Amino acid sequence: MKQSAFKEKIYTLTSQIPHGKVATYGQLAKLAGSPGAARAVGMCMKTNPHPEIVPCYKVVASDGSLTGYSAGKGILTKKEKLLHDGVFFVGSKVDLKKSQWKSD
DNA sequence: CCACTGACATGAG
DNA sequence: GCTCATGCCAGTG
Repeated sequence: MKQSAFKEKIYTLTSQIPHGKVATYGQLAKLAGSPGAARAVGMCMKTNPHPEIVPCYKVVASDGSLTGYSAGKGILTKKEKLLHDGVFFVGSKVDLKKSQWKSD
């Protein structure tokens, strides 16, 4: 069963996030063609039908806060995955100034 | 088609 | 700086 175009866009974009980088829900929503649909993006992650090709742990909140992720230790596991991916951290948040994904 | 939900974002207190 | 309240969009029932 094929998901809606919006969801596929989100999954594709998330899978395109380079190593050592992360993206915010709002950013993905904007790239998907619907700026402001951050809520919808979060739902796409929750209903993520392709966890192996969609590194949802690379998606964080606008301020770098890790949200959701009920797997393993939850946020803790998500944080460890990002650190293992080469993402910079500041306390318990992602250092967006260094690790936020940009088209550049 | 209507109502509720959800891993967000932004603003005000 | 933190917490509460409102607005946003798309999906699911």
